[in-house]
Amino acid sequence: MLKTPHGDILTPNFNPVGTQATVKTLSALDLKEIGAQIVLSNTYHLNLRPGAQVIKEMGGLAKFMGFTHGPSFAKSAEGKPTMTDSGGFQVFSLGAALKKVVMKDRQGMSLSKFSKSVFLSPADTVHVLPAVTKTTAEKQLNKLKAAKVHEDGVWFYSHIDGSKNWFDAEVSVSLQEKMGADLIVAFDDHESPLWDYETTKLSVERTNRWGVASLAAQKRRDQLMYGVVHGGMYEDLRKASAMFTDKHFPAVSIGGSYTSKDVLYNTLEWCVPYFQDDKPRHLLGIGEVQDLFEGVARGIDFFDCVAPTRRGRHGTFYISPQNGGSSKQNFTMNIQNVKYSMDQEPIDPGCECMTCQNYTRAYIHHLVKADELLAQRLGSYHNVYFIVNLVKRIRESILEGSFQQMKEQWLQ
RNA sequence: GCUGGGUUCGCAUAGCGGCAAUUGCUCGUGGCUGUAGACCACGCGUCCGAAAGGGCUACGGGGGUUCGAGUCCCUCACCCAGCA
Repeated sequence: MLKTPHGDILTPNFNPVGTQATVKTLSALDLKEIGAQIVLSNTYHLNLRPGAQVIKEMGGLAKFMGFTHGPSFAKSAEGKPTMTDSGGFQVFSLGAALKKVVMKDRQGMSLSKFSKSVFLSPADTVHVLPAVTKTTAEKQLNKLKAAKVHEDGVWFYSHIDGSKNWFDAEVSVSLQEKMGADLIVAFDDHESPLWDYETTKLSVERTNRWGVASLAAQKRRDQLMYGVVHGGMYEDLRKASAMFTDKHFPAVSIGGSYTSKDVLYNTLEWCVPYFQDDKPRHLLGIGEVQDLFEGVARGIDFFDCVAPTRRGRHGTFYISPQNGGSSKQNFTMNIQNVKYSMDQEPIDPGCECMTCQNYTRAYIHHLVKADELLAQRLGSYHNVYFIVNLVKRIRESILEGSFQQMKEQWLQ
């Protein structure tokens, strides 16, 4: 359990991602109904729009988005727990990963996930592989300018209006203090999984410097700051980073982008032993079903991931093992498939979410094909419910001493 | 009836005599891990093949010119517009 100024959070927990102070398609009421204990939002995005000052004036992130105990306008309304990411990830997604290109295998299908992106090197060189084709997305991205990393911060070009913005530890922390989430994240530099050892090492050192600067910039005492472990796929860098992060921060998180599940799980095994028992550990950006089990098994307390909401909007929905879900397809089904056009079952028979209690696969299949907005909402609702409540059940299984059994049931 | 325009992958479109032929939609399938992305990719005449590739058929019907025709000529059918 983690205590925050706005309430206690039972762990392990999945934090839904609400980048722009909204979990896309879901209302704060939905989130409470689903049982979300906390929402993760993003400093970079919120500062571009509507601006940290607006959020401060509106009573802080939780109240701004109506994520409160009881009705938002009640006099006694208190915000529920929130977290903001530092904007460090955007150093990566709008920088090194900006021009990521999808590679094709011989059949023209995408390669398995984790192995299909190329990234800009620090020298701004695109690693173009022979099989790469120029996509419309890439053409559009070429118009955007990549973020430029300097030793003490980053120049971003806004993806909204192209304006140039400076971000560093002080800027990030002061914005996060203004927005007032309970949990905040130190400003970090994100390595590309394709960088070599030396380049990655320089990046980790940057993260360390920015981390110390983030702590130094912190004025409020009521926000818990996570340091971020980096080091890519290199064991000694990860271990040194884990040690450093644990030494300086009251809470620890693991950042990165992983070329395979094995790399991810190895990373956890390298890092977690260096974390003190009483510190919350957050695995940034991760949250597919298998990863939740493997993460908890390796000592992770918090997860966040855009997969439930993005998948929900794109028509892939989580299903339980008894309905055919397996790690092979990340426990998902694609509602767009023709075979569901006359299917009278709910998405995941046995699921108690609003979507599964009220709508058939056939209906949602139709909504998706017809490009109706309700499809995105019903899908997001189900997916977030599925993941949040899966982790809740994991929590309960730990208390009952049956976690290992549950994990085996799901993963085999 | 005359004159002009038109007929190309389910629909809509592109196509100086030289590659089963463009693009959009639909359709089919796959992907998505701290949200740039209500997005992206691939496929879509037919047959064989895992693939590379190969065979067949095809730009309203028929005929002609040409080494070669969706493209030029003649003719028929149908559609649209204007004039009678």
